[in-house]
Formats: sequence, structure tokens, C-alpha cells
Amino acid sequence: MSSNSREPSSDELKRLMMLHGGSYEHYMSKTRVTHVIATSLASSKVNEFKHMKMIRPEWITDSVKSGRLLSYVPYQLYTAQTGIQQGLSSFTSLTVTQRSTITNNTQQQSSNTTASFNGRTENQMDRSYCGSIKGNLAAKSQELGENLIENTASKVTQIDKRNNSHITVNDKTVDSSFKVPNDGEYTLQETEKVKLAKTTATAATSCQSSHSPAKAGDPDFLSEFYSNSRLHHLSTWKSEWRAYVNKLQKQGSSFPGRQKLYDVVKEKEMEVCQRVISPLQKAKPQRIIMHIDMDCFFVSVGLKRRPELKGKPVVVTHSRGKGMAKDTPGSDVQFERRQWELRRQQGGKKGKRKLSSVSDQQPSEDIDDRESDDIGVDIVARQQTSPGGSTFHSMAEIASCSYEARKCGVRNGMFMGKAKQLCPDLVTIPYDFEGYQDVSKILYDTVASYTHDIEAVSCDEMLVDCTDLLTTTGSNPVQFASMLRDEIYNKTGCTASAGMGSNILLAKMATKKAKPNGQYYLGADEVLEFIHDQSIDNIPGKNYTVYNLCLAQPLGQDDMEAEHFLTELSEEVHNRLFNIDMKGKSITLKIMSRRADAPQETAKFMGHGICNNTSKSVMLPIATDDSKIISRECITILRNLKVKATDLRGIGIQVQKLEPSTVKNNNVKGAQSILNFAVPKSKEKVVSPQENNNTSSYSDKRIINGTSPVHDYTAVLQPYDTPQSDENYISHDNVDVIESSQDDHQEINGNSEVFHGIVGELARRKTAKKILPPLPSMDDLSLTPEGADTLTSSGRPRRKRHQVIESEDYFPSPSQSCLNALPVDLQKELREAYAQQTEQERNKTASNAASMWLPQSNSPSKKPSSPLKAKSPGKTKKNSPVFKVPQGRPVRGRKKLSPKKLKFQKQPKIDITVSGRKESVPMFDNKETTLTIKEIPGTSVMTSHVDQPQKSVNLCGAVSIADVKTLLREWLQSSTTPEKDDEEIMIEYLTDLVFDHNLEQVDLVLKFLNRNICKMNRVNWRPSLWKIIDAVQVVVQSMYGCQLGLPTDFGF
DNA sequence: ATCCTCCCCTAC
DNA sequence: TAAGGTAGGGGAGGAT
Ligand SMILES: Nc1ccn([C@H]2C[C@H](O)[C@@H](COP(=O)(O)OP(=O)(O)OP(=O)(O)O)O2)c(=O)n1
Ligand SMILES: [Mg+2]
Ligand SMILES: [Mg+2]
Repeated sequence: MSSNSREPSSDELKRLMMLHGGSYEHYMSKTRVTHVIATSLASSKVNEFKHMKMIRPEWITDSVKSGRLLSYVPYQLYTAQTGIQQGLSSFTSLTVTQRSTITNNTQQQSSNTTASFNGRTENQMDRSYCGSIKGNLAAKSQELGENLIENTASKVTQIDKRNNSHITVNDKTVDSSFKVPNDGEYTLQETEKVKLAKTTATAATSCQSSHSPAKAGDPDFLSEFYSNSRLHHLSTWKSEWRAYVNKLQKQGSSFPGRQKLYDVVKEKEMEVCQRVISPLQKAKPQRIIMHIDMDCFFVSVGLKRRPELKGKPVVVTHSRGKGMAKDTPGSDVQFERRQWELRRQQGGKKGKRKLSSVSDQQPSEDIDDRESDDIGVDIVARQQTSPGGSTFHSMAEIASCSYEARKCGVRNGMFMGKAKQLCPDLVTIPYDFEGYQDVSKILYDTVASYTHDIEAVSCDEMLVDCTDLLTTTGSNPVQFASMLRDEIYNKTGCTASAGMGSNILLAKMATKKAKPNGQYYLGADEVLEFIHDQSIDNIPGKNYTVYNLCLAQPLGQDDMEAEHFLTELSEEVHNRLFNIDMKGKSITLKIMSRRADAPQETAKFMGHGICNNTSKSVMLPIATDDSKIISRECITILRNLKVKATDLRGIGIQVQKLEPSTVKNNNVKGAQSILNFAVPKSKEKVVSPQENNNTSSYSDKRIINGTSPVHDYTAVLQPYDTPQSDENYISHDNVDVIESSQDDHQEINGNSEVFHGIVGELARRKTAKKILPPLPSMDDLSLTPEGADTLTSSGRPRRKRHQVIESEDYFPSPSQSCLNALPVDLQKELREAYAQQTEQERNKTASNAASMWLPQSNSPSKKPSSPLKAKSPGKTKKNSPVFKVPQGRPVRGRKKLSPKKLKFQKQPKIDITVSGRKESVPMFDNKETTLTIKEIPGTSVMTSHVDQPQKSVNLCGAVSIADVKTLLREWLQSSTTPEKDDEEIMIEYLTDLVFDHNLEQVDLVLKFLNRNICKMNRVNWRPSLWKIIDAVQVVVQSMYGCQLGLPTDFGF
């Protein structure tokens, strides 16, 4: 609820809500909050809450008055909210109360309002992605000479579009003759990463502004950050435009622009008295790619409001250009800036090297970099020393600078301080993200009125395959470019430049040459010469990665801080996943930690300073989008990494290996366009023959789902590559559809949320076609599908579990039949997983000998998962008694089931990973090293912090199975009836083991318990045991999608 | 040979 | 103050 909610006071509303089954969250939490109640919201909030239902308070009061839950629709704050938000069936769901994930799914139907800030509804784009064009084109410089010439890079592959006219969004008509560039790649990794940087507490000084919104702890931090982040906007827009273009392509359309172009050409021809050439030109097989890019985009949009600044050196930046950045005590601006420059800006200085000489000079690249760095430092030094003390060095980055500013050497991405240095007259103007988006929209729509063979590159930039366009209109590239640029200018008031060539790379280079408000057509004949003259800097290099974001503030030197932040990030990730109906199996945590030679304080406010990066990933047995699971995994990793809290500068979470979340999924995914070689990786384990139907159907039918949400077509990315047969055509969509099976429907329509997890998911995919031979006897750990017998939706399997247990042949029979219900290949997977599991077990024992030492925690530790704390104190532990951990470290094996082909299909991964702690953060060895900055990356001494091991999951201090057994034995002997407390401790212990992926130990412990209860005839303990088992199964279920299989005689 | 993970890189 | 995000190619090195 927004604090602005006056009307009824927020307290009153809160009371009403509580009274009627809702709940009230004081702070925004995307997972808990279902409706935002407010009378008005700042636009930044609107943006922030755009996925939410924003509703006026009268909704609540009126509902209460009328005694039932009224539709919130008439009460929406902004009708611009796209999508169909379905009403809630009960007031109770007003707010999701933090229960288990499973419950969450039920609500949150919030539509996928993608971008569109204030009411820009058309931006609702579908999810399909176009791939990056640059794929291979970015051939390293050496090959450039050769490769450039052919149009290797740019095969705007196309396939005939089957017109799916149904998604009519615009008034355009279908033109089935158009093509859709598509990508053969299956990679669809939605990733999310955010970093965090902090400054030390010592610098409490720097943060007296306690009201500063920039705190990691602040619930608004993330959204606040994003809404001001130009790079975030750029990224977001890019993917939106890709999706938009993709949608256009699927839609088909008419191209009003072509007529104009055609007319102009006609006219021209008349004048020139019919050159017979143009008809002939049509024969040219030559592909023509045009690259269009707005000139100093942010600036020129900004100047529309400040026309008087035209002609002046203008920059867009957050910095207001006055005042001085505070010189943070512990920081080393010079040092950091130098590092920054080394990293980012290697532009400009390496000057004149020509392509032609590149091949032999290639290796000197590094040196060059360093040289340029030195120059940078030099400047900095001067600046530092500059007399008069008027050193303005803001570290705000310049997003875009006008060409006047460029004359002084100012560049995009440069720090404001340095730019000011280079050009004292610099004028700054603020960001106007909405303005950029508006212009961007016009740009795209303008081009789209000519063709849909577009590849979005950025919000101010795109690639256009003009081949078809030019052919059909009989025009030449120059004519088209002129017309297009004129039109863009007329409509937006901003200028664009265009470059054309036979491939993407050439087109881009041509643009660069054309740049300030010009165009350049690079004909085939000039290519060699052109290239020869190009400075190497003008060649777009290989690609990219990224960096980060951050937050500063002394807030947490304590680990809780970071973990809390992680939780928030997890929610962010969850939302992103949720919005695209995907779940992922792989979670990666990326950590940036202060490099040992870096100062304690970051030079740049909210910067991350100079860091070491570490990343670690875990594979989940089943895909998830649950923020709690994500955060739990991340926290575990973080703890294991043992980064000093004060050195933690950035945190990023990525979720990969996405697959459609089966429940309601009508989205189309993937579909990246490929404008270049679709190099088939051949290889191929033909998709298991049984399910060939996949292979063959590159159908588009799923689109139907756009209108019939009930269906559950599951999009599956096709991993294998295009048969290379026809290089000009990408053979498919790379998105495939598996027919939903009957049970599908019932599951979806009915009690879907009940069936969760691997088996359930699998079953949903396909019906079994074959029955497999019985499983090997698994008296040990085994996983049992829990599909058939329903659970209560609360997820409590209690009842059912008993059934399972009771059935004599529990394992052979029921589970077998469940298994049998699965597709053959999946059965196999399960089997394999099982096999590996046991093998792993073997390994484990083996590695046991390798002796992994862990500290014994002597404290009874209620919470085995201790905050990694223990920093220095932990060190002493080193001397404390240690236990050998039976399940030794190295094991932590992971099963990989059939690799590629199934990649995006449901894949049971029963990964019993042994508690994998260990792992040390590579740290730069600071020890008495005044270590100059010299460090060559590879050289830096990494000291592994092998010491101060992590407190491991333990039962009252017992870690090893032997100790636990001893403890349990004592426990059993101590009395005939268990204490409630004991029960809870056991549950906690076992649960933590599960979280730790140490199912093996869980199994051992349970069996041990069972055995001894029987042996000692402790009848009274049985209910406790059941209870414990139930509790554990719930957790296992939620994490693995199935339950532990336990011997049939359990508990008897 | 082929994967996967962890990294780096760079265009916007 | 500043808002250093992000997709995706590619390489090294380990596991299989
Ligand atoms: N380091 C960078 C580079 C770019 N941008 C933003 C601002 C730019 O206006 C926009 C487009 O980037 P371009 O590379 O196209 O640069 P400009 O459009 O500003 O200038 P040019 O005329 O060279 O295209 O992206 C940014 O925020 N930070
Ligand atoms: Mg531009
Ligand atoms: Mg651009």
C-alpha cells in the first residue's frame, strides 16, 4: 500500500483488510503484495508497480460495504494497465500470505505488462526473442580481411511465414509473403543480475544522509535504481524491440512506406529517362543490409526541449555539472578511475592502426591497452594536481554527448569529471527516458512501414535487410536511406544516420563513417579499399558481457544485510521469470568482492570499485521460479564463498536453463533471428526416435494459445541445429510444441497445483508409450513419484505417505506404475539418475577417505545454517575438534541427464548433491604486498581461504553420520517417549540437510532412526517418526518434485 | 568429441 | 553523490 493512500487512512484500510481476510504490507514486496492501494502514485512508482494491480482505496471500502469482493477493475488507478487481470475469487487472496510457493501460484495472475510506462500499451510485446545478429560476424580482426568481403555475417535467413493473422494488434493486414528471421539457437537464457556495492561502515561519515534512498536495505532500492539506470533501460528496450519486431513479423503486415518509395523511384526514373537498369538490378543476388542509428540519441531527444542548446557541447548525465563529488576518505579515485578506463574506455587512443596490418600485430593488443591506460592516468594526474582546487570530478557517466562535445574528446560513457576537464563549457541535460522511448517507437514504426526484415539492435539503432524491399520497389539503397532518414527526422526532430553494405559488419562500419547525420552506401567494389582504411577501432569487436550495478552505503557489514539483499534480488528474478512464464534449473550467484589491493572505499558513489568476481552455480533438480528457493540457494552459495561482508561489492543472480512453466504457458519463446551462418553443429543424437514428432513439427500453432489460454501447449526449444542444406534459410522456428495430452488438461484445469515437481511435470508432458522393466531393487534412497495420490494442496503428504508406506510392494508397484506413466525417455532419465545417485553414494564413501575436515560446532545450534559470520572467531575453530565428514566433499557430483536434446524439455534431474561447501573465494593476496596495480590478471596471487570452514548442517553439533547416529542412539535410549522439542530439532536438522542437497544423509538418518525404533521397540516414537518424515517429505517434494522413497516397512 | 561451468568481453 | 545492466559469443579447463 502506498503511503499516499489517504482517504480512508491507511490504518483504517489496514484494519479493514485484516478484518476481511486480507493482509497489509507496509513495504512493497512483489511476492506478497497482490494489490497496490493508493490514490495517486508518482510516476516512478507507477513504473515500479507496473506489474501490480494499482487500485484506489474505495475498492476496499466499497467491497466491505457491499459485503462482497467487488471487481477491482472499476477502481484501477490507471487503466493503462494492460492485460486481463482476472478477478479474485475470494477476498482472502487479496494478499498472498507468505506460504509455500505452491500456494503462490494460484494467484498473481497479473498480466505480463512488459514495458510501457504510462499507458503505452502497444508495447505489450510477446516473448519471442530475436537473436543477436552479430553472432559470428564479429570475426576477429585477423579473419576480417577475408571474411568481411563475403557476406558471411549476414544471412538474414528467412523462412516463409505462414501467416498467423490472428493476433491482430494493429490495423495492418497480413502479407504472407514476408519472412521471419529466426534463429536456430536454443539458448534462451533469461538472466538477471544485479550487483551491489558497499562501502565500509567506517565510512559512516559518508553516509550521514540516513534518509538517502540508496540503501540496499531499502525495499525501494532496486526499483529506484533501475528506474534511473540508463543501461537497464537500454537493455530492457532492446529486448522489447526485439520482441516487437518479432511480433510484427509473425503478424504480417502491409507496408505503406513502400508505395512512397516506389513513387519516388518512378519519378526519378522518368527524369533520367528510364534507365533500364533497375529492372535488372532485381537480379542482383547481393544482399543489402542497412544499419540505422540515431545521432547522439539521448542528446538529440533531450535537445528537443532545449533547442537553444543546439550547437553547444551537450551531454546527458545524472550529474548536474556543478558541485564536486565528495572525496571519500578511504577511496582512491585515481586508482579506480584508472582501472575503469582500462576496462571501459580503451577507445580513441590506439589510433591509427589499419586493418591491413592487423593480422601480424594482433598480439600487441594488450600492450596497446596499457599504453592508453597510461595516457588516461596522465590526465587524471594532471587533474589531481590542478591548481585552484577546483577539481570537479564527478564520476557520473555520460550517456550521450553531442558532436560538438565530441570534438573536445568527450565520449559516451565517459565520466563527467573527465569530460568537464576536456571541455569546460559542457552543458548537461537530464535524462528523459520516456522521450527516448517515444522517439524509439517512431523510429521502429517508421522503418516497419517499409519492411519487417528488421533486427533490433538498440533503442536507437537497428539493422534492416533491404534486399527484398529494394527489389520490390526497384529502388536503390541510397534512395531508401534518404527517404527513411527524412521521414525519421520529420517525425521525431532527431537525425539518424545510415550505413549500407552487404553484411552487417560493413553496414555498421558504413554508419560510423556516415555518422553525423549522413548516410553511406558501401558498394561491393569499394569494400576492400574501405576496409583497408578503417582504423581497427571502427570494427565492432567481439562481444560482450557486462557489468553491474550497485549500491553503496555502509549498511551492512553484516551478513544479514547481504542476505536480505539477496532475498530482494531473488524476488526480482522471480518476477522476471514469472512474467515470462518460465522456470529455471540453474541458479548462478555472481559475487563481486573488493580486490585486495583496492581501497576499502569505492571511489565512485554507489560504485563497486575494483573487484574480483566469482560466480558459482547450482543445478536444481527441478526448474523453479520460486524466490524462496532461489534466495536460499544463493544464500547458501554466498555463505560458502565466505566473502567478507565488508568486501562484498556486488551480487548478481542468474537463473538459467529455462523451461516453460507448465502451468498456463502460452508463450512463444526463443526465436532469435539469425542473420548469419546457421552453422549446424550437426551432432545430434537424433531426438529420441520415440518423440520425433517434435523434431518435425516446427509448427506455429502455439500462437493459437494466444487466444485460448486454456491450452497448455508447451513450447520446447529445439536444441539441434538447422540442417545446413540451404544456407539461406533457417529451417525453423526453433520453437516447438508438444501436444498437450489429455491428462494435461485435467491437470491444468483441475487441481494442477497439487501436482508439483518432477514427476508431475513429466507426466504432463506426454503420456507413456511404453512400459519399462521394473526398477532395480532400490532399498536405499530412491525417489518416488508422488503423482497419483493426491496431496492436500497444502502440500502435506501425510496421509498419502502412509498409503505409500503401507503398500507392501510400495516400491516395485506404485512407483513403478507412476514411472510407467512417464514417457520412456524420461523413465530412462529417472533410472539413470537413480543409478548415478547410487554411484555417487559409492563415491562419497570413497572420498570419505580423502578426509574432508569440518569444524565441529559444539553448540547445539538450533540453526544449523549459521550465518557465515564467524569471520574471525571462526578462525579459532580451526583448532577445535573436527569431524570427518563421511559424505566427503568432492562428491557433489551432479547428474547430467541426456544433454542436449532434452535441454528444454522437462528433465528430471535428481541430483543428490552432497553438501557442497568448500569453495573459496579467490582473493588477491594482500599480505604485505604493496602490490602495485601492476598485477596481470593471471598473475595475481590467489589465496584460497581454505580455512575457516563453514558451519555445516548438524544435529546438536553432530555432523558426521557416525556422530549423528550416536546422538540418536542416546536419544532413543533416554526415554520411551520423545520430546516435542526433539522432534522439532530433528525436523530442522533433516530439513537443513535437504536444503543442503544431502539427501543421502537424510536417508541414512531416517533409516537409522527407523531401524532403532523397531529394534528398541519404541512404539511411542513412531508417530514422531512419521511426523518427521512427513515434514521432510514436504521439503523434498518442494525441492525435487518428488519424495524420498523409503523402505516399505518404515515405521513398523 | 562434446558437454558444462566459470569466466571475460563488448555493444548498446 | 549516482543509479556500473544485460545478452550472447567465445575461451579455458574440467568431466565424461
Ligand atoms: N556507454 C553508453 C553508450 C550509449 N548509451 C546510450 C546513450 C546513447 O544516446 C544511446 C545510443 O548509443 P549510441 O552508441 O548510438 O550513441 P549515440 O546515439 O549517443 O551517438 P552516435 O551518434 O555515435 O550514435 O545509448 C549509454 O547510455 N551509455
Ligand atoms: Mg546512436
Ligand atoms: Mg546506437
